[in-house]
Amino acid sequence: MPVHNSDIADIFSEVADLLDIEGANEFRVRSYREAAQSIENLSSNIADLVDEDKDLTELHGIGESIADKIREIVETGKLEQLEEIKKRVPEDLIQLLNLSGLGPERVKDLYQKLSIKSLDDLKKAAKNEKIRELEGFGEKTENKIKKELERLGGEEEKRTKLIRAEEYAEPLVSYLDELEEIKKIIIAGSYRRRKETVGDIDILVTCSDSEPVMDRFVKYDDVEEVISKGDTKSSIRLKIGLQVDLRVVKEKSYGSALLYFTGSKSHNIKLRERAIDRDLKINEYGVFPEGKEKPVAGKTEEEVYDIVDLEWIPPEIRENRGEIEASENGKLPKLISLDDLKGDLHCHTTYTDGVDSIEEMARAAKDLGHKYLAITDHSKRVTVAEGLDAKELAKQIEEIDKINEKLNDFTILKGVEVDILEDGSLDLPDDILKELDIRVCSIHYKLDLSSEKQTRRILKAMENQYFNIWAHPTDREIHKRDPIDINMDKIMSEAAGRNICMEINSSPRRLDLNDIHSKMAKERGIKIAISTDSHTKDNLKNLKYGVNQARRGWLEADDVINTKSAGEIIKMMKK
DNA sequence: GCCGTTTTCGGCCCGACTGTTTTCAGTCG
Repeated sequence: MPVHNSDIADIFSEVADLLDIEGANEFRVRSYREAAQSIENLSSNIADLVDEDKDLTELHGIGESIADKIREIVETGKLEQLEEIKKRVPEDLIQLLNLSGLGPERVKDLYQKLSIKSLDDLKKAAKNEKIRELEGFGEKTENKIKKELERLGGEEEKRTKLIRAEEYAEPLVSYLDELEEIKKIIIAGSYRRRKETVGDIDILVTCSDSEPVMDRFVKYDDVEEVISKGDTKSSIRLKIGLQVDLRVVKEKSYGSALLYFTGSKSHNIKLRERAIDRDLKINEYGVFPEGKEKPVAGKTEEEVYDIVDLEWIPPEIRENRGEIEASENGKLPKLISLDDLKGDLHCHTTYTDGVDSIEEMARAAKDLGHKYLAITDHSKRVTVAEGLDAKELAKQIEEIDKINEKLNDFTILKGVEVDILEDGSLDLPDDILKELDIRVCSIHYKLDLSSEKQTRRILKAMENQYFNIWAHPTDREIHKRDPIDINMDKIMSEAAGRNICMEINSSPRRLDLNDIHSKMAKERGIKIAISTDSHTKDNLKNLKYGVNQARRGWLEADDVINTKSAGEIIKMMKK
C-alpha cells in the first residue's frame, strides 16, 4: 500500500494537534504543522523520494527529526510517536478543535478538569451546565459551545467551492458598496487567490467612517449570526453557513492590509521574516522601521513588496511554493490570462450527453470570441451518455465538415473523448481515431483500481499513438469523489516523453488537474489544455475557472496549447 | 522541531475581538 503525501501530512497534523492539546512547546507544534503543509504542497511523491534515498532535509520545514519520521511512515505505514501520544491524549479531542472558539488550551482544560474525551462527552457536559463552572469559562462560552455543537452536528466543516462563494460574496459586496462612506471595497483571502474552495470570505474596505459600514454589514438580510463586531473588524455567518469577515483600514494602509488579508498565511509569514531581516516590521497597517511609528510603505502592495526587495507577486501564486524566491530572482512567471486562450478543446453535443447541437455549440463558442472548438463526444463504453461507436463518429465527422463550410473565421475541430478501458486499450479502433483532429482520452469506469493497476492502465493507453490529451486526469470531484490512486510522477514522465498533453478541466466541480499537479506538469515540460468539458452552451463560459487553476499552477501562455491557432493544434496532435 | 551573509543557540509573524476578568488569556485569521 503506497503512502501518499496527504497521508503523511495528516499524521503530522494529528501529531501537532495532539501535542498542542497536551501543552507542548508551541514552536515545536508549529514545526509539525509546517512540515505537514510543506508535504501537502509538494509536487513530487515523497514516498518516491524516500525510495530514491533523497535528502529530505532539503525540503523546507523538514529537519533531521521529521525526515526520520517520514522514512518511518513510508516504511511501516505509521508513526510510533503518534501511537505513543495517543496513549496520553485521546485522539477524539482533535474533533473538539473544529468548534469555533475552542482551541488547544480550552480543550486541554475540558479534558483534564471534566474528563471530556469526545464530542459526545462535551455535549453532555454542556447540557448539564458543567462547563460554565470551569475557571476561565462562563455561561456565554458554554452557550457558544452548545450552538457550535448543533451547527456542526459532528460533521466536519467543508470549505465552499469558489463558484458558490462568488454567488454569495458578490451581492454582499454590492449591498455594502451602496454606502457613500465606502471608498474602496475588495474581496481578499483565498477568494482573491482564486483557490478552488474558500473557507470564508474576507472583505476589505477603506471608508470615511467605519461605523455605518459595520452597522450595515451586520444587518445584511442573509446573516444567520453576528460572530463579532468592532470598529475595524466584524464577522458574520451567512445562512448557508459561510463566514464573512469585514476589515476596515485607512487609505494609507490599503496595500499592506490587502496583502495581509489576501494571504496565504505562510506567504505572509515569509514576507514578515524577510522584513525582520531588514530591521522592518510588516503588519496590516504598513511597513515600519524598528521602533518607529511612521510607516515607510503600505499604500499599495507593490510598495510593500518593493521595500523587501521583491517584485509584486500575483495573488494566485502566493502559497509559499517558491514564489518569493522566484520574485527575488526576477523569475516570476508571466501568468496566463483568459484572453490568451483562442479556443476550447473538450465539449459534448446532442450526439451523446450534451444538450446543444454541434452548430449551436460552435456558434456559442464563436460568440465568446473563440476561434475554434473541439467537439469531443463520448465513446461507446460510456453507455450512460450513449457514447459513439466508430460508425456514429464517422457520421459526426461528416456533419462537422459541412458545418465548418458555413462558418467564417471559426473552426470546429473533429475530436472524441475516448474511454481508456480497464486493460489500457482505447475504446475505439485506430482507423477511426486517425480520421480525427484531436483525441481526448479519459477514464470513466473502474476508478477504484489499485495504484499499481491504475498506473499500468494509463501507461499502456499512452502507448497508443492517438493518445493526445489526458482529460480530467485524476477523476476527482471536489467534495464528492477522491482522485484515483496513481503514480503521477511515473505517468507524467511517460507523458512528457511522448508529447502527450494534460487537461485542466474547467468544470467547477472537477478542476482537474489541480494547482499542484499543474505546476508539476509544467516543471516536467508537459503542455496543458485548458478545456471546459461543456455539456451545454452555457458551460463554455467556465473556461475562466480553468484559467484560475492554471494561474495557481504557475502556467504561462506558452505552457497551454489552446493559446495556439487551430492549425497549429492540428499539427501538434499528429505524431 | 526548524533554521542560520552577523547565529549550531536562541530565536521563532502580528494584531483584533471576546469573555472572563479587573489587566489579560485564548482564539482566530
